[in-house]
Amino acid sequence: MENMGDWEQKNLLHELAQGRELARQLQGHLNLPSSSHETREFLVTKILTSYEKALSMLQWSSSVGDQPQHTGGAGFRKSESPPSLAGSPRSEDSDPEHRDASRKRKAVPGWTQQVRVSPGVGLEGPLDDGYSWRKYGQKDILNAKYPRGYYRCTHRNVQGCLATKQVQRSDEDPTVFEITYRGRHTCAQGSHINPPPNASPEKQEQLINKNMDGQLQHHNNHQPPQNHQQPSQEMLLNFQTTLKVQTENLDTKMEQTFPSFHFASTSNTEKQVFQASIMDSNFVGSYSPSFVSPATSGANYFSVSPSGMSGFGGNQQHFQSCDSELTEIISAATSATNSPTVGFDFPFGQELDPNFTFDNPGFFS
DNA sequence: CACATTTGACCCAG
DNA sequence: CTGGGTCAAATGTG
Repeated sequence: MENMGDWEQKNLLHELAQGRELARQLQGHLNLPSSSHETREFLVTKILTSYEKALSMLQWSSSVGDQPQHTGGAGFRKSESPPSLAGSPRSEDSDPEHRDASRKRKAVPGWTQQVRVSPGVGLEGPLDDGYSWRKYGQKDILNAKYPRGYYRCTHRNVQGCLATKQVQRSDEDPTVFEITYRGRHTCAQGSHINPPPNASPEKQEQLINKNMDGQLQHHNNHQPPQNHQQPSQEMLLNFQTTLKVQTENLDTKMEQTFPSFHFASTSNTEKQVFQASIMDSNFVGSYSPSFVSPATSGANYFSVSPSGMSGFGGNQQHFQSCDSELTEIISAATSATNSPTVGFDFPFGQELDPNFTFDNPGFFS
């Protein structure tokens, strides 16, 4: 149930409260002539530690990364041949002849985030974002040592969910995975995440490991579909300590991005809404598209093959965004690991706009 | 058997 | 042309 979120929040609150208390103490010490430097420094250290902890607690849960404007802002929306959208993608044109060139390539608006998992720990599948993905390709990238995996939402054909993501492992840092999300989810999934849904991305990870190292083969792909009990809290702790999510922009303009990151970039065409959601699943669940499957009735099976204990891996760091036409919605808990200054004081901690008309993906043309 | 993943071919932008 | 993204047939897996 929701005990999980509560637990985390408690911890977090505790940490913050402690920090506050320490700060107060320090404040007092500042006025006390008798207090020594050491004492003060000690307090400062403690305060910092407290913040550090609190932040990491949030981080493990999610992060943000995004940057609108780049892509020239000139607009990515093309008006060429429409993609497959709602219907079946160029219905199996059994014609080996003219594979109609409708396979246009859309611009790549996307946001990436780097996820780092520390090795050793058995479950390194926190790559999960609460959605179920289906791998549809893998490619070797020039500079990359490891291949890049391409995933798309499992329900693409059913509901026309165009969300996709790419996962690539870092060359030097095998513990780092760069995940690039593209498109929005229009399917219902990350919503009711009480039972931490687990997509399958983690599988991918294992596969990679397997392929690359030839070791590490926990073929625990499928664990009892039920039993989404909560993992021990210790486990969670491990998670937060072992998982580091840091966002970064490909543009290398991090500095730029972060500060301006205040969606100040409100380009006339683009409208963005950021939402800071705490790792509280319930919370997220609330705003999520309670939407009903648009086209086809009834979603598919919902058993998102939870990979067992990773149970609460469901960190809903699903950022959603769309193109200029649509409204970009990015929900993230915290962000920036190193966030130097960053005062991301999201004023909008509330729920998303009720409209949330998940732009039916079907109108791309 | 129904999925999902694998994998080479295909397609497109630069 | 090359690199990168996608498709789809073949193959895996529960």
